[in-house]
Amino acid sequence: MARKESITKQMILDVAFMMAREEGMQNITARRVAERANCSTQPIFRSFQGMDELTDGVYDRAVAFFQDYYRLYPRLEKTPFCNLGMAYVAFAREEKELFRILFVPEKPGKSLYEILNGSTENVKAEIQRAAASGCQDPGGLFMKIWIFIHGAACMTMTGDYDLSDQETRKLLNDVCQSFMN
Amino acid sequence: MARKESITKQMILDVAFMMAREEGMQNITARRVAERANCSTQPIFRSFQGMDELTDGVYDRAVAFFQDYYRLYPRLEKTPFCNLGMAYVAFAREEKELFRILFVPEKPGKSLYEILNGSTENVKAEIQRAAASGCQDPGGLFMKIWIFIHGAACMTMTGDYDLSDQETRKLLNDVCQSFMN
DNA sequence: CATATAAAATAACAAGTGTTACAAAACATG
DNA sequence: CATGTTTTGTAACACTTGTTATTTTATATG
Repeated sequence: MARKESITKQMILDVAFMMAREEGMQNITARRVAERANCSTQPIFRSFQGMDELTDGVYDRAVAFFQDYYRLYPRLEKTPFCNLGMAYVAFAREEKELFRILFVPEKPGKSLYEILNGSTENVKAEIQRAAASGCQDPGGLFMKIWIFIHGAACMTMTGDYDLSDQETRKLLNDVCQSFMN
Repeated sequence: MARKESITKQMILDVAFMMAREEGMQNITARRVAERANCSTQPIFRSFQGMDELTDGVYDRAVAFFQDYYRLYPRLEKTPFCNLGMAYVAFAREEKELFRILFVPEKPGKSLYEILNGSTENVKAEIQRAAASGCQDPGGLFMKIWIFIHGAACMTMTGDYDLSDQETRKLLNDVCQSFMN
C-alpha cells in the first residue's frame, strides 16, 4: 500500500556519528549527512524533528561508544586507577573529536561523572582498599588522580602531550604511587 | 584632503576581542562586530584583509591577555609551581572562552609552551633547586605538575570541577608535595 | 494490473555568512 | 569656499545553513 522505507533512522544516525567522529560535531549539516547517506535531506527530517534532535542522538551514541570502549579496553595495569587512565588517554588519542564532544563540551551536556557512571565501580573498590589500608581521604585521592588523568588526556587531544603507551604507563603508575603515599 | 578615520583597526580589534572573551571565537562575524562597533562592515575590511586576519589578531590579543594576567597574578603560594597553578585555574574560571581558545584549541595554534614561553622562568628555577636537592628527574617533575594543573583548569572551564581558591590552594600544595617526594 | 499511500527527490524559502561594487559623506588642502 | 581623496554606509552577490512545500517514485493491497 505504500513505498518501502529505504533510509532508516539508524542509517542516518550511523552516518552522522561517523562524521562527528571524523570531523567533529560542528561539521554535521543536513546536506552533508544526506550526501554521505546517498539520499536527499528529506529522510533526515522525516526521522528527526530537526538537526538538534539528530545531534542529540549523535551525542548519546558517543556516550555509548565511550562506555563500550572503556569496558573493552584491556586491563593490563596493576591498579584500576591506572587502567582507567590508560583507557582514557588512549581514547583521547584515538578519538580526538569524540573526546572533545564528551569531555570538553562547549554546551553543557552530561558531566564527566555521569558519562563514567557505572564504569568506575572497580576504581571505587580500589578506593575502599586504600581507605582500609590507612588512606585518610579516599575521596580526595580519587579526585587527584582523576584530575591528573584528565589533564593528560586533554593534552593528548590537543597534541601538547605525545607519549607512547609505555611512557604513559610509567607516568600513571608513578603518579598513582605518589598520591597513595 | 581626505575624510578623517573614525573607526580604527584598534577599535575593531577591541570589539572583536571582547566578543571572543564573552561568546567565543566562533561567534565573531563581520556584521556582529560592526554592530557592536556602531558602524557598517566596511571599516573592518579596510583594516583587515578578511575575517581570518581579524580572528588571527584576536588570537594574538588573547595570548597577550593571558600573559599579562599571569604576570600580574598575586604570588601568594610557597612555590612557583603552585603560583602557576593558582593563576592558570583562576584564568580558566574567570575567562572560560579565552581559556578554550588558547589551551583547548580546535585548530592548532601556539602550543601550551609557546604561550607560556618566558612566563615559567621562575618555575624552571624551582626545578633547578629540586635538581640540586636530589630530585632525579626534574623534567619529569615539571611535566607531572603541569599535567595536573592543566587537568584542574580544564575541568574548571567545563564546570566539572568547582573548588574555592582556598580548596584549590590546598590541593595544589598537597600535589606538589606528593610529587617532590 | 490499477491505485492509494507513504517515502524520497527536487526545489524553493528565509536567514545568515564573507566579501565587494558603488554611492554618500566628511575633511585637508588649493 | 570649492575640490578631490579617503572613509563610511548601502546594497548587493554568491554561498551555506535549516527547514518545508511540492512533485515524483515505489510498493502493498484492492
